[in-house]
Amino acid sequence: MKVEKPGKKESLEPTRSELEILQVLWQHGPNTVRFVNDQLNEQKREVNYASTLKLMQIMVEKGLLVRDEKAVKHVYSPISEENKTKGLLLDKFVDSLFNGSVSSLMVHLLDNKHASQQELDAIQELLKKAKKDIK
Amino acid sequence: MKVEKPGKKESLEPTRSELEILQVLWQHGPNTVRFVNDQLNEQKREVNYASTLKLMQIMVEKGLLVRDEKAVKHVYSPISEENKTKGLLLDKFVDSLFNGSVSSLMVHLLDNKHASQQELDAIQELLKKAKKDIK
DNA sequence: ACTAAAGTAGGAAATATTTCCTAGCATCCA
DNA sequence: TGGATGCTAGGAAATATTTCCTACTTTAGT
Repeated sequence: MKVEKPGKKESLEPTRSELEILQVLWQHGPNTVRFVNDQLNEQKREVNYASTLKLMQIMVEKGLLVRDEKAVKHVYSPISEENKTKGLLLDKFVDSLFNGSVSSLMVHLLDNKHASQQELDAIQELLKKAKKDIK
Repeated sequence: MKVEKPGKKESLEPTRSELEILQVLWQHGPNTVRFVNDQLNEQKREVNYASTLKLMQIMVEKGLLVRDEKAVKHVYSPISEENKTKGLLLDKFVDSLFNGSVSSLMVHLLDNKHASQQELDAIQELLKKAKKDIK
């Protein structure tokens, strides 16, 4: 598979670890390695500071993050806005697992997630709006 | 990160390449390495036969596939049924990117996928059913 | 001022995943 | 029968990703 390697063909596709870091930055805004590392340890799993640092450096090289070095404590920010990245990942996920079929995904989603009444209502509203937008 | 490595903590979580193989088997049913390899080359990307074979052997070891060796041409089947695996992956995806919020996912889905009128109708039906099931 | 703690960095090392190579066996056809 | 083709296998090698180690600088506290 010289031509297209998973996670390599689309060089902007974050690895699993990178995605975890992006999530912290999406949630809390631009931040230092220390902060991200602490959050990961709190919310996800045990991660060594130097590991987090290294990953974030690589993400800068890959064009996923940008680093502000004005202070001694460097502040990292995602380059691409959250919605864009999530959209890309969602696209890929639906294409990958459901052949691009939104309704096919919905079948599984409603089956497995046991969405609450509130969520179903909210989704219904979204649907109405989407249908209106099409017309 | 000694405790939980991406793709390792949940040993049943297929890697990207493995998922491609699973998809072929879901789509066409139990099959030989040759068949899977041809399909991958047709639909996805250039993959060397021996690479596909190796991956499928590993998937057997990981408990993702089972192999019927009665004939010279071994036939591989997924162990876990399609819906279960997709459900797991979907769960993880929604939790991972959308903090488990189905409606949050829907916002992006409807934004990005530009679902057709037909699909929106179909989703609406699914929604009705889901709401009925809750009551 | 000194020391401990905290921040950054490069790169080696480890681990995970995939590709490639070689070899043996089975099948098919001239 | 012999050769070509196809199937399987083990494991080395390559590649991707992550962890770890060491070192330097800065900051903070006594």
